[in-house]
Amino acid sequence: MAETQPRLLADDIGFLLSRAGGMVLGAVNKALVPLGLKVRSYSVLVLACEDSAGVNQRSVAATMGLDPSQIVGLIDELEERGLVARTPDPADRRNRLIAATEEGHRVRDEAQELVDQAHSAYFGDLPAEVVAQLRETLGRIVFP
Amino acid sequence: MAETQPRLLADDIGFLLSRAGGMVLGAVNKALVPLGLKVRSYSVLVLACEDSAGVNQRSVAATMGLDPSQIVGLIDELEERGLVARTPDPADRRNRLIAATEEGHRVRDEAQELVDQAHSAYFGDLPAEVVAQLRETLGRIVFP
DNA sequence: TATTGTTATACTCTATAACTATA
DNA sequence: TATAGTTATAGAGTATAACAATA
Repeated sequence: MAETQPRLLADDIGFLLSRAGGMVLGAVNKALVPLGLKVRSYSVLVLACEDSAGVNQRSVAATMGLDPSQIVGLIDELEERGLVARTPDPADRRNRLIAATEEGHRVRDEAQELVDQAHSAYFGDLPAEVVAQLRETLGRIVFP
Repeated sequence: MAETQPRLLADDIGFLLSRAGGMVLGAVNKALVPLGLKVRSYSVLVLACEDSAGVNQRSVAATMGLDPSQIVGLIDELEERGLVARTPDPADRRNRLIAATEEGHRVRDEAQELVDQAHSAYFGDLPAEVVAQLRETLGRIVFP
C-alpha cells in the first residue's frame, strides 16, 4: 500500500504524466510554428489523412477528447488553407466528411518530420524497447 | 525509421502522452472538488508538506513548470484557508518560505486518498511492474 | 545589476448552452 | 425525438511585461 502513504510529488504518477504531457505538447507546438500549425490542428489534419473517404467531425472530437464545438474552428482554418475539404456525406446529409487534400498530405508529411524531431528531444535518449513499452502502456490508458 | 513514415495519430507517442496526461488531470481535478482543491493547488500543498522549513515560490514554480507569477494566487488561496503559511526567510529576505500547517498536512492526506482513487481508474488494471516502469520512464522525461 | 515576489493585462483555451438542418 | 454541425459566451488557464523590495 505504498500509494496511500505520503509521497513526493515527483513520485506521483499522475503528476509525472500530466507534466510530461504538457512538456511534449508545448515542444511540439513550438516545432510546428514554421508550418502555421499547432498540435490541435496537426492532429485534425492527421486524422483527415487517415481515411480518404473522410472522417466526420464527431469522431474527430471523440478521438481528440474535445467537444465537437471546438473542432469547427480547427477545420475552418485548415479548410481556408486548402489542407482539408468538407464534403457532405451522401448517406446522411447531417454529416460532413473531412478529408485531406493533396496539399494537406504534403503538409502533414512535413509536419510529422518536425514533430518527430521534437519528440526525439524527449524520447531519443530512451532505449527503443522502453519507448515501445511506454507507447503500449499509454495506448491502454487512452483507448481501454 | 518507422517513425518517419505516415503513422496513425493513435500510435503517436506525443499524442498519447498529452492525451493520457489530460485525461488523468481532468479526473484528478474532479476527484479533488470535495476538498476545494485542484491539481494545481494540491501540488503546491504537497510540495509545502515535503519540507518543514518551507520551500520558496521560485522552486515551486520550477517543479510545476509554471511561471512564478502563477504561483502567487495558488498560495494566496491555500494561505487564506490556513493550509500553508508564508514566512520570511531570515537568510534572504527576498524569499518567502511556504510551509504547510498542521491542517495543511491533514488536508493533504485526505487529498492523496482521493487522488489515489482517481488514479486507480487509469492505472489500477495495469500490472504493478508496468506501472513502476511507466513511473520510471516518465521520471526520466520530466527530470532528465 | 540581478533576483524574489507581485500585479496587471492581453491572449488562448475550455465548458456550456442554444440554434439549424437533417434524420 | 434525436443527432451532426455550428455559434456565442462566460470562465479558466497562459504568457508577458513591469514594478517594489532586497541582495
